[in-house]
Amino acid sequence: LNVVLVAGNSGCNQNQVAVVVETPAHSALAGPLTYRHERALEPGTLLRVPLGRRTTAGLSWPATTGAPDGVELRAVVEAFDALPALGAQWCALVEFAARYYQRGIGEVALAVLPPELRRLGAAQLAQRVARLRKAAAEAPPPHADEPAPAPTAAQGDALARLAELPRSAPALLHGLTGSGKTEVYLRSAERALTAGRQALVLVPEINLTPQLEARFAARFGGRRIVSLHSALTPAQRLRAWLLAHLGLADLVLGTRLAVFAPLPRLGLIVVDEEHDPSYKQQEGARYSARDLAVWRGRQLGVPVLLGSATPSLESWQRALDGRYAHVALPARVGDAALPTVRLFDLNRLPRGEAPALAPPIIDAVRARVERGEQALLLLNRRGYAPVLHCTNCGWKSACAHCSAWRVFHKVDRTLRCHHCGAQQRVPRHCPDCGNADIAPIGRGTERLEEQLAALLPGARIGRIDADTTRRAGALQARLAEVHAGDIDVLVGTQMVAKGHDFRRVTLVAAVNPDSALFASDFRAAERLFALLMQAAGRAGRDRAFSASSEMWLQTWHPQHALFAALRAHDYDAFAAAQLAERRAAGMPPFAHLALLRTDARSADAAQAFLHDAASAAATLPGADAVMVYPPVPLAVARVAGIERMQMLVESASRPALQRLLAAWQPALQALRSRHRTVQRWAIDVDPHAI
DNA sequence: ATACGCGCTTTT
DNA sequence: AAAGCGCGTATC
Repeated sequence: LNVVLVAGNSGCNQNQVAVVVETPAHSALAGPLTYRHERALEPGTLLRVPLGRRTTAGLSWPATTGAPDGVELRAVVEAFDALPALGAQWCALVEFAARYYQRGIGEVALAVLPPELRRLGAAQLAQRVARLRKAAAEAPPPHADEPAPAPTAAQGDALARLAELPRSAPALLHGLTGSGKTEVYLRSAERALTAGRQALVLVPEINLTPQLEARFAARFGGRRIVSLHSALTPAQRLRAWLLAHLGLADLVLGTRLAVFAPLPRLGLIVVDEEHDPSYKQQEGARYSARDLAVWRGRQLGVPVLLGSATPSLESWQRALDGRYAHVALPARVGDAALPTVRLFDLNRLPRGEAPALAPPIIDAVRARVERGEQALLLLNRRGYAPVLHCTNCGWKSACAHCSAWRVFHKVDRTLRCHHCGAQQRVPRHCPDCGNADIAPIGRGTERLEEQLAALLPGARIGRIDADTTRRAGALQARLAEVHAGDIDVLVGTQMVAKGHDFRRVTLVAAVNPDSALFASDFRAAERLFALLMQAAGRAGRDRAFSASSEMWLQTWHPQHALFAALRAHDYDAFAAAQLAERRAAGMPPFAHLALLRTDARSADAAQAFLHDAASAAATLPGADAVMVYPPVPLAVARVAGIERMQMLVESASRPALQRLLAAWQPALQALRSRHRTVQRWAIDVDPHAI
C-alpha cells in the first residue's frame, strides 16, 4: 500500500502519498513524487497536485520509494473521490508498459486516460458517474442473447481446445478469412459474460471492421457494448471509458488504446488480426497493444485469444515453441473454395510501355462485369502518378522540404508531398528549363481508375483511398455503394483489403505487389504476404460465387517463393522459410531490437548525437550482450526540413536489452547539453520497421 | 514540460 | 534603466 503514517506531525494525521504526474519521458521526474494528504488513498486515485508554481493532474500510485530527505512535502489539492480508483493491477500494467517502452510512468498513465477526464471538475465528474450508474440501474436486465448458430465441427473442436487450456496460456487462433474465427470469439465472449465477467475485444482499426462490431452487437443485443477508439468525440470517449471502468459495460470493442481500459471484471481478451501493424503505437510511448494484452492476460490469469489468418512471426514462433496454444480453423465455413491464385509474368509483355493491367487480367475483370460480379483492384499508391518529370532537362517534382517526390493529383491539378503535406499547383512548364512537355511517371489509384474507365466502357468504377474517404462518413458511403452492387470494379489502397465482407467480389488483383517485395525492411515480405492473403480473403465469400473466384498478381518476379506459398495458400511454408531467414540473420523473433531515433536540423548533428550515444552505451555494464549498429538515415531522411536518423540496438536476450536501455537513459540525458541542435530523441522498443 | 532566475543583450 | 532573450535548473 502507498500509505505511511508520518509520526509526530503535531497530532494531525498526515499520510504520505506517492503520485505520478505527466512529466516527459526522460526527465528526473519520471518516477512517483511524494505528497501529503489527510487520509490514505487507493492506488490510481485521480488527483490535482501542486508542482512548482502550477497545479497539475496526477494519480496516486503504489509507493516505490519515499520522498528524498529535506524536502518539504506539499499537500494534495484535490482528490476526485467520485471516480473509483483505478487499482493496483491497472497501475502495474501502466508501470510495466512505461518501464518496458522506456517512458515516464506518469506520462503513460495520464496519456491513456480519456483527455476529457482531466478537463472536468470534481462536481461534473461526480455527476457523470452518478448519471451512468442511475441509467444502468434503470435499464432492463440483460436478456437471453440472440441464439448462436450451431458451431461447425472445426469451431466445436477449437472451442473445446480453448476450454481445456490453463487460464494463463495465450491461444493463437489460426484460421483463414471466412473460417469462422468471429464465431469462436463470440462463443468465448459468451462464456466470459455468462460467468459475470467483462470481455475486451481489440481490433486494428475500428472503421475498417464494421462487420465485427455488428456481429457482436447482434449476438449480445441485451448487453451493454461500448466502442473505445480515438475517433470518438471527447465526451463519447469519456462515457465509454467510464462504463468500462464502472463495470457497467460487459463488452469493450476497441483499438490499441483500449488495452489500457480499466475493467474491474475482465474475463477475456481477444486480439483480432493480431499481426496487424496498427497495434503498434507509433509516437509517444511506442507500445504494442497485442503484447500488452498478453501481459495483462497473464497478470490477471485471464485467457487471451490472438486471431489471424497470417500470424505475426513472433506469435507463430511462440506457438511452435509451445508457449502459445495453437488452435487452428483449417477450412472456410461450408468449405467455400479459396480463390485460385494466378500470376502474370510481366516479362512476357513486349518491350515498351506496359499497360495498366496485363491482358488476361483485363479479360478477367471484364468477365466479372459482364456476369454482374465485382472485381477489386489493389494498388498501394494514391494520387495519379508518384512523380512528374521533364522529358527535356530531367527535372522531377521534388519536395522542397523532404527527401521525397511530390505526388501528382490530377483531380485538383496539384503536386502534393505525402510526408509534410505541402502542396502546389501543377506547373504548366518545367520550372527549370521552361519546356512544356512534363509527364507523369508511374501509376497511382487515380490513374488506374482512369485507365480502367477507358478499357471497360460502361463499367461502374469506384475508388477508395485516403483521398476519396477524407470527409466523415465518406468511407461508409463508398462501402455501401459496393455492397448495394452500384459499383462493378473497385480500385483501392490497402484499406480495402481489410475485413470487409464484399459478397459479390470474385476477383482480386494486386497491380503492383513488387514494390513491397524488395523493400529494405526485414518485415516487408511478412507484411506483403499478410496483405495478399487478406486481400485474397475478399474474394468468393459468398458460396454462390466462390467456385469462380480468382486472385491475380502481375509481377516481374513470378519465381519468388512468396508467390509460390501464396498460390498454395500455405502460410506454414511461408512462415517456415521466413523463420529460417530470420534465424540466420539474427532478426526477430530470434533477436530483440530497439531503435534510438533522433531528429535534428542537420544530418551531421543527428549523426554526432547518435555516435556519442553509441560510445556511452559501450561503457555501460552488460554492453557486451548488446550490439549497437552504426547510425543510418531513415528511408525518407528529411521530412519538413528535419533530418531523421536512427541507430539499431540488438541483443539475443530481451532482459539484456532491457537492462542496457534502462542504464542508457541517464547517459542520453547527459548528452543533451553537448548536442543542443538535436531536437528530439526517442527509443522505440520492438520497432515494427527498421 | 514549465516556470523561473541569471547574466547578457538591445531598446527607450 | 527597462525590457528582451538564450540557457541552466528545479519541480515531491
